[in-house]
Amino acid sequence: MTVVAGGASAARPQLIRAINEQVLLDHIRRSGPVSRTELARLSGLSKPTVSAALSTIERAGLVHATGQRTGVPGPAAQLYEVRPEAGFVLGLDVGREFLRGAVADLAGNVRSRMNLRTKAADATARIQELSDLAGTLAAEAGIKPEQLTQTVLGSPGVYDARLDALTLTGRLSGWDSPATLAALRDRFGPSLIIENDIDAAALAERVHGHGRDVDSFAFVSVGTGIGMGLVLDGKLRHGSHGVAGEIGYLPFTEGSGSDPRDARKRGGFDASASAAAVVRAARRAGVRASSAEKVFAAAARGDAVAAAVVAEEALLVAKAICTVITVVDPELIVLGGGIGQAAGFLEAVIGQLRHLAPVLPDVQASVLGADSVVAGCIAAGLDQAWNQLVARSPAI
Amino acid sequence: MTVVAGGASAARPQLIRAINEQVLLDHIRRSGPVSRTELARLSGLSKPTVSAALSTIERAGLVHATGQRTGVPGPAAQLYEVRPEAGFVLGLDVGREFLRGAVADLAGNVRSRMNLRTKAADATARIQELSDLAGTLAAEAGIKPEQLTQTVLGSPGVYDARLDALTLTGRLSGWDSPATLAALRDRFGPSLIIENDIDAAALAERVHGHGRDVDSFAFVSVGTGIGMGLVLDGKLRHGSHGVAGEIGYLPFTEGSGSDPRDARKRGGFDASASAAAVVRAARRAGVRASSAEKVFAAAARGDAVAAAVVAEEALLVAKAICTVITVVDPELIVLGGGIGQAAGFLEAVIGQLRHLAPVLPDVQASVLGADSVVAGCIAAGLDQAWNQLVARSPAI
DNA sequence: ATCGATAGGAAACTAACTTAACAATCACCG
DNA sequence: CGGTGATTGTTAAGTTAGTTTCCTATCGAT
Repeated sequence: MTVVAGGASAARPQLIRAINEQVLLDHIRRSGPVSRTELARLSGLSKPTVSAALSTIERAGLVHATGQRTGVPGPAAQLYEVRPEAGFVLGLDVGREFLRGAVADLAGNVRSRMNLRTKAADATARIQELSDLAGTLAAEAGIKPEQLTQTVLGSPGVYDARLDALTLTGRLSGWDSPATLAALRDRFGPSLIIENDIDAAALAERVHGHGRDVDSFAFVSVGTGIGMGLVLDGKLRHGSHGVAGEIGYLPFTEGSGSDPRDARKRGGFDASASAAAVVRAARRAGVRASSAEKVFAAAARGDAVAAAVVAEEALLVAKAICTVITVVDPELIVLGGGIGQAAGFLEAVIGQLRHLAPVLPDVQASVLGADSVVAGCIAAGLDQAWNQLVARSPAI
Repeated sequence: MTVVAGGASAARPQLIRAINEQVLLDHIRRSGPVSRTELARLSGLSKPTVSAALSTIERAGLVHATGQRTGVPGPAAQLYEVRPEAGFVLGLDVGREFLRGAVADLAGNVRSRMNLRTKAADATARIQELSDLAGTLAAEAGIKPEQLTQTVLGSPGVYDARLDALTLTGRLSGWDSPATLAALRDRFGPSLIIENDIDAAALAERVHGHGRDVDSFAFVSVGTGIGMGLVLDGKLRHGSHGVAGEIGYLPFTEGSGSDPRDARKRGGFDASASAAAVVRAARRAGVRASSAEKVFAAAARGDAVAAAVVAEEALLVAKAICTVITVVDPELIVLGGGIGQAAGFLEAVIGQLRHLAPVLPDVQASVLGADSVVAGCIAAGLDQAWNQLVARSPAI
């Protein structure tokens, strides 16, 4: 977490206190239960300063004393930790087939989690299902819905400020209407944040996956749809219109499975390389397969024609990654999605990339599962909730 | 300019002073001669604080009293301004045909400027020419070479930390040898910064061109070579390996002028869309032209075949820009370079972009000329010199 | 020539942090 | 089983900053 003393504005002594309280909170969040003296060591601040700042944030309800550590010479050290009940975060993931969700406390512990297959046919029914899911999750977590300080919804599409609606929502019918967004806001209140689902997965990757140790990476997801989440300098980049990472719109049209109608609706690269395009390419090549999964399985069994289709897909994905490298040159590329995480696909992509890209960054396949969007939403919500609480805390 | 109180490190009261001194310097740089009272108004600090901080930076030699303002009731106000002689910046631009350079003082006034056609055949001779140019520029500026606090060289290629050399230097023979970099460092001293030439042009665009009012834009240069400078959140992005913006390596190979040898050496898109590729495409189409300029001129005169070649080039460039939009979604795209700034080309590109990109950002043609690389180097050098001086000033 | 506005500084006070010293506590060892 | 030494957290004094309030000197305008 970075503390920025805004643009060209002058600083008061109070700023020091604000920064130091954030630093201490950060250390407590990361290191779990710690004593004042340890905090002094970690932060470099003096013991009296740590005591003073800590008592402020304790009074604000963000941390609390939680036990003593003995075993070493000297008095038992009083340990402090984040007060988990200071806030709760709801993370939701709305997809075409599944709804997923979880509730976590401020310490990041998941209190309840649930996935369900959607039966909704339109946006209204979908919102009702989300609403019911939220209620169930809160109840299971043992809290009242009002205690949710932050709700983050991972959804296909991006927010368009001009229309005040989601756009590019892909296969989710009715989801791009302004009424849908209004209904969501109405139901989930002002704390609702809507994050692109793949961006949320990238955040999960940043917190729990390969992105942990680097501060700039691209999460490239290839599956039913295609997209990317871009983390630069540790921060998710949405772009000026929210479309950063919409690599489905890369102007590639050469794939043999490309469908011109798809190209108009979801972008050239999506039409050439999504799961549906793999199936189309396979059929054109004479492989009978009802899903991309089966094409990959056939290739793995040694079907030469299917293998050629897979190789072609790997080349397309390598080209997309090459594009990302030439534009922003991230430290790491994480491949995700049904196709991206398929066995052997990573190696095939790297093999192609070697011939295309000016440099070869670290490329890894994601190890996170289907819950990653929810996990990313929770992570985003926790950060947001922390900022809210810290900003609201009286000393600052 | 943004003041960042670094990552997870604690703050001391001295930080306040450091921030405020920077804020004051910033205001003085921007507003020219100002009085203490005006600074207090501008910064929001109290008069005593402004006086105290100002006397520190005056003692450090960064600003000086420069006159009085009368005409209003009350005592004459003592005005302060940046002390131009507190530092001098040398900006250099090394290209295959031309060397350009300028010397500016800390206030940003250009004290000397010179362009010359290079006669050098190899790297050693080129460095000698640069060295001579630097000497001449310093003499013309009326300063000794030791007074140059910062030197910035705009050069093709990017720095590769693994090799400790420049790479991807394109058409500049011998320029990618470690010995070249060592010789440059030896000649220009530790203050030397080497910036990719197109990145430098992007910086010029940020300071003097269309990028002034936005904080994220891409400068796309299409000419003899192809490249991009990416400014996100007001800062130039080099990428993890320095190759951010090397869009010559975009994996496009469809252009009719594409040359497979070039594709290996300088990337697929460069081979398809650089000036040389335009000439190749024109010849293949039956237009006799010795340069891209002449192809564009023929198209402007109404030659239908040349016009088709130009239209094809516009489509390629639009695809590259579409790529940039889908990856980072900047607020603005600035088109530069011999082809990018050609009459009517901007409109042709926008026309194509409309059909490709998920959103259409502001797209403009650069209005800066050949000196933009030097201007960008000067701008980068001034910022760097300021940071150095401020960091070195005793109070911080 | 006087009035009122303005520049700049001085004194007193508030907000933070640091160092140094100290009291209290606990493990460990002879 | 009591002394020794390490360790925790606090108190007191001093330093660095910034603010508010008041004051004096100055200059244009009436």
